[in-house]
Formats: sequence, C-alpha cells, structure tokens
Amino acid sequence: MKTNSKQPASAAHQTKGKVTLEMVAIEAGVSPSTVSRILNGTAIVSDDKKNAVDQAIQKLGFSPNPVARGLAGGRTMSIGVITQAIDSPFYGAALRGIEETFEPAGYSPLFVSGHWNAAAEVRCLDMLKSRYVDGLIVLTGRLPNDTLARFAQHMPIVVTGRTMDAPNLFSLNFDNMLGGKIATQHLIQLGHRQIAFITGSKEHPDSVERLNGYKAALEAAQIRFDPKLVVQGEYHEVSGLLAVERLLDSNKQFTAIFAANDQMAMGASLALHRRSLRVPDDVSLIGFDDLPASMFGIPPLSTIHQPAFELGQIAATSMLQLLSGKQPDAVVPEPHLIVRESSRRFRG
Amino acid sequence: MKTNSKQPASAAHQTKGKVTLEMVAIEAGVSPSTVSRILNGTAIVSDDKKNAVDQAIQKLGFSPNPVARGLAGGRTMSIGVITQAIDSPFYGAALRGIEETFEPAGYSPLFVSGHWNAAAEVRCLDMLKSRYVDGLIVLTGRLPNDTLARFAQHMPIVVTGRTMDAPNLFSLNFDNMLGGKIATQHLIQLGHRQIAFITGSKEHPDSVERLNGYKAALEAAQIRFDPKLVVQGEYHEVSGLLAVERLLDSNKQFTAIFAANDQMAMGASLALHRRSLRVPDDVSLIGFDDLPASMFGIPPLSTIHQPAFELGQIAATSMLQLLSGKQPDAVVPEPHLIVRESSRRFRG
DNA sequence: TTGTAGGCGTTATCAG
DNA sequence: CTGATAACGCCTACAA
Repeated sequence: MKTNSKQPASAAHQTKGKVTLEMVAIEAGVSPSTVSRILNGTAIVSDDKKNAVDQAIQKLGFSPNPVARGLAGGRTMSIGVITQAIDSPFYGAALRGIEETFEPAGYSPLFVSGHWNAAAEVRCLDMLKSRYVDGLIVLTGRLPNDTLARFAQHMPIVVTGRTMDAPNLFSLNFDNMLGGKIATQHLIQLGHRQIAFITGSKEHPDSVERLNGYKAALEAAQIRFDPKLVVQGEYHEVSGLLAVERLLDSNKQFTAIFAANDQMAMGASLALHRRSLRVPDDVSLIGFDDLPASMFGIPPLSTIHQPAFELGQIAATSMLQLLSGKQPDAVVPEPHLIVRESSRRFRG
Repeated sequence: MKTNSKQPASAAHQTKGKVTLEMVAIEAGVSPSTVSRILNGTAIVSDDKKNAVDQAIQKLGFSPNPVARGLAGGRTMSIGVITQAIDSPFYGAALRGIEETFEPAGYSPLFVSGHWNAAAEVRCLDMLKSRYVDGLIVLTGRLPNDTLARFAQHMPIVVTGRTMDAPNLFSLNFDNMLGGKIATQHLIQLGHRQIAFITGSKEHPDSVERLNGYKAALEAAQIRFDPKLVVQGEYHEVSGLLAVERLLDSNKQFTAIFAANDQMAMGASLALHRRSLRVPDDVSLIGFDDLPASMFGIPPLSTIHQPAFELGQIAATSMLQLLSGKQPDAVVPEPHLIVRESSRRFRG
C-alpha cells in the first residue's frame, strides 16, 4: 500500500495557476538552467543552490510539465504500451502490473491496442513516436523482430512473447512449450491416454508452442500423437465450444481435453455440458493462463498459471532499468500447474 | 547541427525524418500560419492556397505534432479516460468502445485507473491536466459532482454513472433501478417469492439502485421485503461466494438469488455447487451486467444486459460533439433482461 | 485573406 | 559550476 504522503508545504496544494520552472528559478534566485539541471541530474550543482531550488519547488508546489519536456527533447515521463485488446482478460492483469509499477516512478503508460495486426501495431508505433514516449512495451503482437530492433534505436523497448536480442531492447518470454508439457503430463499422470488438444489461433506462436509441449509430453509417455485429436480454436470461448462439438461429431474417442487457453476451456466445458458429458467425471479438462474467472468456473478449472500481473510488473521494471541505463536481468517465472476440479483420474 | 536542408520531396512517403508544418508551408509556398489555419479551420483561406497546402501535406506525408500542439495551446488530440480498474471485465468493453470511436477521429485516449478512490482520481485529474488532454471521460468513480463541474470549466467532460447538470459537461446514466426491478420481476414471474439479494460494495451508488429496483419489484408483487434475504457483497467473485455461504448458514429459506453483478453471481453459483445445490433446479440465479463470460458459465447465466461497449461508444461520441461545440443528446439504452439457463420456474 | 513575431515550458549548447 | 541563448513544432495575436 503506497500512501504517497508527499504533500507540498503550505498553500501549495492549491495547484491553481500553473507554476513554471522559471518561477522556481526566480524564487530560488538562480537561472532556469540550474533548476533544470537539478531536476534531471544533468550536471553537478552546488549544495546551497540545490537546497534553495528544492525549497522553492516545495514552496511553489512545482511539477515539471511533461508536454513541454517532450517538445524540448527531454523525457515525457510516458511509456507507450501496445497491448492487443484493451479488454483482454489475460493482458488486463499485465496492464495493471505495468500501471502499478510505473505510478510510483512517475511514469504514465499510454495504452493502445494492436489487435494482433502488424499494420495496426505499426500505426500505434507511429502514434506513440509522435507523442514522444520515452519507451515502449510491446505485449506480444505480430510486429516483425527487425521492426522492433529498428525502433529500439530511437527508444528503449521491452517485448514479451518472444526471445530476441538487440541493443536497447529487452525481451521477456514465457515458456509455453513447458507449460503445454506440464498440462499434458498432468492428464497423463491421471491415467488419460486419449487427450484432445484445442489449439489457439493459427498464427499465434504461443499456441504452437503449447502444442509442441503437448506432443513432447505424449512422446515422453510413449503415446502416439494423433492429429485427429487436435482441433482448431481461436482463443475465445465460442471457438472452444465449436471445437469440442466438432470433436464429438467426429466420433473420435477421448477422455480428456487440453485447451490452449482458459477461454476456450470455458467454451469446451459448456459444449460438454450441452451433450450431457460431465467434467471431470466423463472428461477431464485443463486450460492455460489461469484467468481470474477460471477459479470460479463450475467446476473450477485446472490450468497452467501464467503470471500475467507479474509479467506486467517485470516488463515495467525492466523498462525503468533500461531508462536508467542499466541492463535488465529479470526473468519470467516458470509455468506451473494449478490443479482444481476439472481434471481427475481416468477410470475406464 | 541542422543546416535547414530541405527534403527533396520525393521519398516523402518514407515518413522518416519528421515533417514539420514549416516544411509544408515552404513546399506550398505559403506561411506557416496559413497552414495552421487550414489545419484547424481557424480562418478562411483562398482555395488555391488551400489546395497547394493540401497537396504539400499529402506529398510530404505531414501530420501535426500533438506535443507541440499541446504546448502551443492547441488541441493535443488526446482525451483522458478515468476508468476504475484497467483490468475490469465490465469497463473493459467500455474502453474498447471509446478506443474504437476515437480512433477514426484521430483522438487517442489516455487510460488511467481511479480505483474507486476519490483521492486517486484527483491525482489522475492533475496528471491528465498536466498532459493537456482536450477532454475528459470519467467512468463512474467517486469524484464529487462539484469537483467535476469545476474541472469542466477547463475542458469538456463526459461522466457516466450519475446524472448531473453543468456547463461543458455531459452525463450518461444507466437505469440501475429499472434493471434491478426487471431482474427481480423475472424471478417473481417464475414463481419465486423468497428471493435473496447480494449487494455490491456499500459505497457504489449503482448497487443501492439495483437494490431499490429489487424492493420496488417486490412491493409491486406484494411480497414483503425481508432484510434477512439481503446479504452484503463487494462486486467480486469471492464476495458472492461468501455471501451465499452466509446466507445458507443463516438457514433463511430462499428459492432464488439476484446478485448485483455477474461476478458475484459466478461466486454464488460456485458456493451453491459446493453445497450440492443445483442451479437452476434447486435455486434460480440471475446476475447483472452481462459480462462476456457469463454466456459461457455453467449453466449460462441469466442476467441484465448492460451495454458497456455501447456506453463507451456513446461517451466518446458525446465527447466528440462537446469538442466541436455541439450539445450531445445521446441516451444510454435501457436495461434489458437476458434469459439464459440459470433461472427457471419455481416448483415447490 | 495572409504574413510576421512572439510565446508555450523545458532542455541543450554554448560560453564564462 | 552557472547563466544566457537558442531551439522544440505549433498556435495566435497583431499587422499588412
């Protein structure tokens, strides 16, 4: 809990007429440049002047104007954040993590949606550049690596959902393959051998990684991979529902389903329910992401926890480090299994 | 050092080096002020100059710098949006509506979270003002009306979740009372007479309105209002779950539950499930909001549809109108009932 | 109708 | 170390 107990001195809270840097300079009896230098730590200034300025700042309740800063080539104190849908239940938590870690640092995030569309993301990029953001956080998306690398020449970038190496850029990847493997292993350990997999959108790299994890787990358990058990989804509820219906209609036997995300798992669950198949009694189900809502599904959904909130925090922290010239070294937590009530031992 | 070298105008679409208004002016053979005037429609300019400028803009791929605009006192083309939690499943849709309607208009929203906390919202306000947003959209929250009215002197404001009248301010309210009434009536028409109500957070005005609707419906049906059937929740899943447990433990009889929002309904549903009470066979359940996920609950949740996405669109549209000097006249759609599978006729 | 000259609040580049 | 003096890119009087 941050209490931000930084109330400016006396009548400063009035904040009415804007206080400018120049006013501070006059009040402190120094030049504007000196004030600026103190504010930005751009150069060393004598202690007495520094004190005088600090006091003047307190007294007047001055706070630098980010817009003017932007124009003058300084820092805007704003970071562009390209998410893919502003209302995504998954990225939502990441945005919160970003917001919360930037706030105490005085930075404000600028959220824009890329809609999983490279062209749209490029537009976001231009918009953000025109607004002089100090840095950029890209939550996955489809921008080509080299576009990102090129952009990183202008401002620091933190990207998630991929691993790449470029100057002034830090990437944060989550081990989707491992997550997929863990989920599948869980089902296998429960005695399931006919495990269906609902994929995410074809173009999503993480979906294919999760599929790879599924295959790896199968192979490790010497279960033959059967393409007929793989059905295409698109990462949202209806697609999960439809996928299961197709699966059912195909008459392919299965005793468990691994959905590449929780939203599809929810859809799958409903499809099963409609056909009078009970979860987990008749078929076990596991999702991926651990959305807040998954805990309250009926039954509560077993899933792979993905640390979206922490991911946001880490991305923001890394950005802060980049901004201050340090090399970030954070690492995304490993996926881990959350066993709830949608999966259980297979009894033939 | 910049030698003021003109761009040879050809590779303009490259958008590389920033194109300034001054460059456009030179290209078109007019003065910067003329270009500005054309851009902002500030004054009448001769057709030929206008054409020349338009062409120059096309050719150079010019687009005005919002930061410079902000500093110079013009429009930043950005609108502050105070939402309450950036990852709220309910407001998420509204944000999307806002984003989508602003985009084609060239405005970009600045999303900040107020956390249902007046002090935090005031900080957001200051932050947004310092960033020279052209307008402000406030999604409910707890800011006092007069604070809003005062702020509206500086910039147009659109508020949701309340009805108030002030110059340069437009308010959009949803009929929560009616919604609550409709939900309760639905249950009553199904034959239920012992209907529990799970409230939202105490301080939320919409929660008490929904409760009022509940009471009104009861009264209209000549059912005595019983305070013991009202349990306190806090608008999130766990609180709904806990509320139902308390209700069950109180041994108070009931055959249906109306939860003041879908999230609590989900929690309630799980609590019922844990006690082996089936929805809707043993108890009918209805929520409020119609979250995207509610359609995929088990069973799919009956609820009151609240047009969050449209609300966002309407708020943004109204802002656009305010910005162009028109008086908004939009009105929020009325609540309506969505009957799904969590409610059914009572059979004693 | 159109151009010129300031100025918006900071930072950066020079001299001292 | 510190202080003038330009920018930054645009808008808005004021003049012409």
